Amino acid sequence: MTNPPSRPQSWTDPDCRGRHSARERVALAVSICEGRGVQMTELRRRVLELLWASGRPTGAYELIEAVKLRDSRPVAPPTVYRALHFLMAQGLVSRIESLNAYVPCVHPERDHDCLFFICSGCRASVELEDPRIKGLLAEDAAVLGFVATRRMVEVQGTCAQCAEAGAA
Amino acid sequence: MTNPPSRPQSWTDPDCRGRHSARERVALAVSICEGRGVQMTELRRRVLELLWASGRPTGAYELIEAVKLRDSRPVAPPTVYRALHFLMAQGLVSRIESLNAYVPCVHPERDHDCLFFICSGCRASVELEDPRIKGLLAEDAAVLGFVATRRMVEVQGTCAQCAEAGAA
DNA sequence: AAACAAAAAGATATGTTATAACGTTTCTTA
DNA sequence: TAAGAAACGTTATAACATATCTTTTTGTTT
Repeated sequence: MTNPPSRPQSWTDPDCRGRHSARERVALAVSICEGRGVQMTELRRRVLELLWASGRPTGAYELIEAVKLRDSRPVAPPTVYRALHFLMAQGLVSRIESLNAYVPCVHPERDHDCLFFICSGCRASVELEDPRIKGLLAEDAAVLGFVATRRMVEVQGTCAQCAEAGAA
Repeated sequence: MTNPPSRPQSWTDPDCRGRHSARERVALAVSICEGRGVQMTELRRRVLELLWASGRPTGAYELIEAVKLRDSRPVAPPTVYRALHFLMAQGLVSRIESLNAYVPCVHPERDHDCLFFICSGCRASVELEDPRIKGLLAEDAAVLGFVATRRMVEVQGTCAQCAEAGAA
């Protein structure tokens, strides 16, 4: 799980002035779990920490390697997948379908539908909320008589920095 | 590649009155390829036909089995994947990321961004266009200075028929 | 038609992502 | 402390996708 070149971590919500330190976000996740009476175990916290540390969408097998490195012990795929399922169920992590990769949620305390902008250059992603899109999807669903349970909106392209740098 | 229970094929664009017969759609695809000077080979046409015949999003390995059955000969994964890549490049097929599956495009003659509603009950999908969503995504991208190249919008849930039938 | 080049397809192996199935540990609580 | 639940470990395998190299087909040029 190599880190990206030194540039701001790009899943910072542009609406947010403050940076979200990994420590701060993990602490928030812990308190959310306490409030819900669910267990933020050592492994689950480790996976969440590693996702925050990674700085970009991270695959499950990268996380397996990262846990091995960090804790000097082997971890099998189901172990990490279970942790990811838990974190997703708690709204602390999202899966990016088009990358088969996982990102920590910037605002787990808000109930939100994520919208991801994914840069092909630096491989970072930006998480956004846009209630208008949720509204249009609800409208279209209503026309079809479709009851929506999960929305995935992922836009691939080139972020401002990479565009400026002339990268792909 | 078992067909779904007898119900209308659900990727019919609701804006369209007419049904899209597989024959008609494949013929359209052939003429599009002719017009572009690219080769709609036997294999590529077969894969497209099978996708239309399937009636729901279909995995690459299901297609491999289907080609074997139909043509009584073994087909290796790269063969089918190459055909799928070609068909996607020509806008004749779309990939549904959240299912790792492929669907034929209802309106390959129009340049469109697809929006998929995917039923967890019958596993069918409905393809829709909504330029307003494309517009909002463009707006959000502009705010980020992000240059979009591909948009994926996938909504999972329950279609009208399955909801009525009380299915999941 | 022969030679050539380019495109497509075949064949083998392997890489990548995810889960099934079953056993063990740990913690709670009655 | 026995029973039960939740988390985690372990092994195997399923499901999805591509790299690489070879052969065949097809279209073009001489």
